[in-house]
Formats: sequence, C-alpha cells, structure tokens
Amino acid sequence: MRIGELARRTGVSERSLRYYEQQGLLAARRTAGGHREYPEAAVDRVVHIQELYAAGLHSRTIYKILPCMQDADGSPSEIATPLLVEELTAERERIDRMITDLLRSREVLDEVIVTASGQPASEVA
Amino acid sequence: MRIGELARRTGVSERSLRYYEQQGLLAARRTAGGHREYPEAAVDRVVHIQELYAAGLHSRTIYKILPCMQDADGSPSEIATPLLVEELTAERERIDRMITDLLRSREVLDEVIVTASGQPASEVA
DNA sequence: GTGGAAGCTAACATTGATGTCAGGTTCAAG
DNA sequence: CTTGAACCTGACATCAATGTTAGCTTCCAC
Repeated sequence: MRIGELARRTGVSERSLRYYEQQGLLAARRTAGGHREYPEAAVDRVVHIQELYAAGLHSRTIYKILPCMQDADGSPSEIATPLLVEELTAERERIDRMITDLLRSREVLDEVIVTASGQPASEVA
Repeated sequence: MRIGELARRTGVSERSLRYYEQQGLLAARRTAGGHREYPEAAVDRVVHIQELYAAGLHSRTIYKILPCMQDADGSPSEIATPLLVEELTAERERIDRMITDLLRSREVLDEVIVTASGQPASEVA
C-alpha cells in the first residue's frame, strides 16, 4: 500500500511515517517513480512504533527494540543484547516512576478541584 | 531569601525561578539594587508549581490555578470559576488517560523484555 | 573600599516529534 | 494525452521549559 493509505489506516500522519523511515524504524520498497510501497505488515509495525513512543521511548531506543519484537511478520529476528535488556529495564523503571508521579499529580489536582470548586475560604474547617 | 538559596532549597534552577516569575507564577520583592528577595512561603509555592508541572500542566493553566491553592500563606485567595473547574476536570481526565496509557506501555515493554531476553526465536512455541 | 561571590537582563540554543509550505514529479483513470 | 490526486524532497516552524553564555551590577565580609 502507499503512504496515504498507511496513514489513514494507522492514524499517523504521512509526515511522521516519513520521519520513522528516516529514523530507520520503518522500511518501504519504492516504485519505479520513487513512491513508497508498504507491505501489509507495516500497519502492525507502525502500531508497535506508536506504542513505544507512547511509553516515552526515543526513536533511537525504539530502533534497537523493534528487531526483538514479534509482529505480523512472525517471530522476532533478533535477540536483545544484555545491554539492551538492561536499558529496557531502566525504561520500565522510568515508566513506573512516571505512573507514581502521575498518581500523585492526580491527587494534588483533586485537592485543588475540591478546594477550588466547593469551598470558599470561610467554609474551610 | 535570595534566588540562590531558593534554588538550592527547592532543587529548581535559578533560570527556572526567573522564568516562573516571568510567567506570573512567582512574585518577588526587589532590593534597592534590583536583586530578588523571596519570603519563606516561596519555597512552598515553588513546590506547588513543580507538582503542577509534573502533572503536565502548562504555565498558563498553573497561573490560573495557583490563586486557588492552599499554601503556607494560608487559605486560597480566590475561588475558581466554573470554567476553571471544568478545565481542571479535563486535565484530570487527561492524567487518567496518561496513566492508562502508561500501564499499557509498561505491559508492552514487559512483553518485549521477556521476548527479547529469554527466548530465541527457535524456542517460541 | 575592595574583591569575589552572587545577581541582573537579554539573547540564543536545545530537544524531538510533528506541522506546514513550496516547488516539483508520478500515478492512474478517463 | 491529460488532468487532478497523490506523492516526493527539503527546509523552516512549532512548543515549552530549561540550559548556556555574555557583559554588567550589586552585595557584603574583610
């Protein structure tokens, strides 16, 4: 399929798809005229990429992870080096911290909402 | 206290403290020579600001919230408008979504870690 | 009053994924 | 062949908080 369809089907802009290619995350054959031609599996791959971006990973890290992921093409083509596993574990801890922070943030925000919406200062016990 | 001490005590850079002032988040009296002079309560205020930044709020939103928060100075000086409460509720939902997304991201990452660390493709059932 | 630490302003740089525009080429249906 | 949609590259813009630098001023302990 071509880039427009891939963009439509994944909800990712054409701009971003080209960027992913530039970062080595997404390959495409080219037509004689230079247009990108994607296989079906590209949809899954883009979904994977999005999931990893959503986790706050940088494209360089995603670049290293992708070969180790299972996708529609089948089994992962590479096994992670111990160094990569260590890096991923560190990322996991970062995500844990973010979750913790966000839970805390939500509490703070709730407190603000209560303070701000319901109670004039005179009503505070 | 002066900016250096406030920075040290809050862990926020002087650059950021000046930026907060520029955004209207943090006020300071000035000495005759133009140096910023902060009250004790500034420490709490900066902590509040950090908490809100950590929640992913923009300075403009924080600007609107701060007067509604309780700090070392005592009770909030203003009650939020219904519009602001609505905005904060939207922010809360955004945080909820982020948490959900991160939990999902963590799962994905765990899957990658398992796939990547333990099992060569030949071992996959 | 002096010297060095600490502050001041202003301006520019950074980050990183994505938006947007310009100016051209290719594709495919009629 | 033609035409309009789709695509190409390359460059510049964006966001927002913060880092960094330069050049100058103030503060304060001696």
